[in-house]
Amino acid sequence: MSVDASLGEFASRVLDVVDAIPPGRVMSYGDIAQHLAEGKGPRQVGRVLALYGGAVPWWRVIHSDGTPAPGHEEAALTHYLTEGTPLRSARPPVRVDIRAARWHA
DNA sequence: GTGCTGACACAGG
DNA sequence: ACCTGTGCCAGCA
Repeated sequence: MSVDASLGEFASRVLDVVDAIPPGRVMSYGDIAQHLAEGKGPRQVGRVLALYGGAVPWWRVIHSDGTPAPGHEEAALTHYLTEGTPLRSARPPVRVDIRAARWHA
């Protein structure tokens, strides 16, 4: 069961994976692209989230260096504090301790 | 087809 | 921590 069946196959899978990330855990754009292994790249994952990320916990998807999506740091930080996500920096630049929070789907 | 842009990743400085 | 350049792939004018 995917989150949005009307979208492309790739987009549906991306949203599905993100939706499966448990609270307090995160995955990088590259991790997701690699996990799906559909020949797409991290940028395509980013595009999907930028367009349809509103339906999934997008704040659990961050850059490989632990920084959250551009322009959404504030909202992301609120969620991190609520979920108890391991942080290396709770103040801008907000950085998740990806080493400890990384989730392997 | 050509060129620019983007919620990326990685190496350098 | 910041910025720049390069590689990557898809969407759009």
